[in-house]
Amino acid sequence: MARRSEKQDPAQELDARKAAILDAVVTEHIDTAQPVGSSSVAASQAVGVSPATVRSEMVALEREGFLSQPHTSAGRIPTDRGYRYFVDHLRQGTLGEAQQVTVREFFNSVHGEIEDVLEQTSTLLSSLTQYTSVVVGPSHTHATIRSAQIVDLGPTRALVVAVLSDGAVEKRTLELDLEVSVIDVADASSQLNALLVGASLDQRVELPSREGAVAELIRRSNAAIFEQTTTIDGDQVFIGGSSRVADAFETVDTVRSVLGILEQELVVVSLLRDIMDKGLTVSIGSELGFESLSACAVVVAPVSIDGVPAGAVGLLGPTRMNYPEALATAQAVSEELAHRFGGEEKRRG
Amino acid sequence: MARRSEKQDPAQELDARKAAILDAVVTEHIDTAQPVGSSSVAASQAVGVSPATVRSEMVALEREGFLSQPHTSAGRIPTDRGYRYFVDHLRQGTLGEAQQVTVREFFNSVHGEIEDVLEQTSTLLSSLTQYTSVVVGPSHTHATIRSAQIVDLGPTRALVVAVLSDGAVEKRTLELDLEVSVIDVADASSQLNALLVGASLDQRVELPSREGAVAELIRRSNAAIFEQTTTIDGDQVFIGGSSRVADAFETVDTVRSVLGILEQELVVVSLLRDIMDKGLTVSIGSELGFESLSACAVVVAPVSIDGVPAGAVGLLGPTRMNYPEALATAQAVSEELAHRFGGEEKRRG
DNA sequence: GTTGGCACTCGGTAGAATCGAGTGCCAATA
DNA sequence: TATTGGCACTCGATTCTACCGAGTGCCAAC
Repeated sequence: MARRSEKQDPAQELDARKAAILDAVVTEHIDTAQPVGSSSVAASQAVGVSPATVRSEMVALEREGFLSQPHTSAGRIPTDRGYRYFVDHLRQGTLGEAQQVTVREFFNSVHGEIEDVLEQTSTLLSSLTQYTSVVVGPSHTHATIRSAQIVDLGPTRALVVAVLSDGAVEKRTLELDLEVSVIDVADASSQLNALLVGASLDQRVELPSREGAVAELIRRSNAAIFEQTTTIDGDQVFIGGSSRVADAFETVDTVRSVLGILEQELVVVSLLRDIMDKGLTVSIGSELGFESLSACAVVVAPVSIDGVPAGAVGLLGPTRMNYPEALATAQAVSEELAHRFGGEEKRRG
Repeated sequence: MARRSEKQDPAQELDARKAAILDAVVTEHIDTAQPVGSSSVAASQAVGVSPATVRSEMVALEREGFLSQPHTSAGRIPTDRGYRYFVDHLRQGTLGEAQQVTVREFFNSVHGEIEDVLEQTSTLLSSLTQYTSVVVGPSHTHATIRSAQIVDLGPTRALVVAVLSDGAVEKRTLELDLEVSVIDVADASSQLNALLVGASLDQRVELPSREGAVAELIRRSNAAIFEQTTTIDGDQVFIGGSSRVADAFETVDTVRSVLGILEQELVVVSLLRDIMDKGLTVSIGSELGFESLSACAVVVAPVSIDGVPAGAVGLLGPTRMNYPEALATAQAVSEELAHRFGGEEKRRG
């Protein structure tokens, strides 16, 4: 019946008319949240055929998996695949004038610790888009150690503190098996500092192999610092506007399960880290790989420093989210963030 | 018509039968979430009168503001005032055996940084009770400074880092007006450390009044540390199980507004700080002072160190929350936390 | 290939009937 | 005089029906 196989070819291109119809359905559904009927599609400028024709095309689009019908006598809604096609064929939009100004003003006026900047950025993202936002701070892989010290906290307890070139401070408590004197701690601290200052976190520092309590303390401190700075759960994650999850979905059940995922910061981070290497990306419904997120879409823009993705900003909304706006916002904000951090890197040499 | 004024006396005591009826209504409503009728109250052991009698008492209780009727032909539900009476006359319950074990095991096995402990505690609280939990970390007011240093981050930038006796590390970036040499920074750092080590955060340290870049750097660093450690937004707040908000309320609207409050950590902290000075406390609906929280109740147990409330644990649920369980859990956990921190204080001297 | 026409489907809404939990009132009662 | 059983009444919830209309699939005509 068909001239060529149209079934589920993953890289399938649609002819112009089908594409226009799909586009119209997606656009209107995003706007109204209602199933879209053939007549309103036919009314759209870009299509220019009668409802009957639209209907027959819709049947095809449904067969090919781009659209679905909630029930027999209803209009169509896009499937994940439909959204996917829509997103893949979106031409790059730009952020609205007002939003651009807001973003620029924000980054001109925001100041303080990295953490504060990132946290406020997540709030900005969320208030710009009305979606929940996720900001993952830059990892420390390219940072160097500016200072390392061991602070005595009691007879069998010490705190290792490292200051990194990106302004981050990492700490780790050490529980010691046997008592170490205050003098030994001070000794170990200055030796550790001498060994580590200037060291990059990319590679471990070779320690001179020596015996004794002080050397042991140095060894453990060194290990603690590297462990602390390189484990994924040391990452900074900021979630903004989680209350907007309640706006995005109809049922309390969906809200609960989405919030449940957001609670697990580790999951969120690894999700974003997985996606962000691909550049500015959209993940839709089942593509996310979480049952609980099947009603969601996520827009992720990596924050690249010196061309390497180091952090990311993300927007989480319903699959019928406003992709053009979300993409433009995420990209604009990620660029500003990259600019700020890149700039700092340079300034700090 | 009444023998004595029964209207809205704030400290009003109810006679035994009214109290028993109110108690039965609250208990059953908490259990079923449904309006409670006279017959099921009459069936309760503690009452022992006919439904007709219960009804006439209920009319009185409603007139006095303890109960209300959703509509004419429905049972009664407690008002905030009804819950208040219930809570005020609750005799101290104890935690279930299983929960006690869970709590004890948790505190025996948990380790690591304070922040991690507090965060995991909030998860524990939430999974024990099925309510959203809030944990506010101990303030630093009684801590002393163990180490203070200034780390050079670039020509016009320095980072002040202070390690406190409670294991916390506070930092603050300084933007400098003019360039300061690496040597000056090192000089300032060691002077600052000498001045501040051992200092308590209760009171500011007197600085010798001197002139020059180094002295200025020391002054600013000192100010930064005290500001950082004493402002309320430096407090650590951990919220656990925010997804459970979605279970606690019927409507998405309520869920959204409650989440909206939880997002504002500053609001949450000041709310808890206000309440916690009163000891183990319940705040119900309008008592919380937030329109958005009028459907909520909060149980707060202060975490006292040396008799002074330093932090707090809280449980947030619907007004029909299980108060006995929530109170017992919050208290048990707060005691364990106090024990741990008190213990650490001692160990650290 | 496109289109207008048309019968058909089916969710949503509105109205009527019914059910029943629970009330308020009152006269009988201990 | 406080308590109680009896009873009429209220009103939300549920069920059923009818019906509307948006939208479809199909088909013959263009």
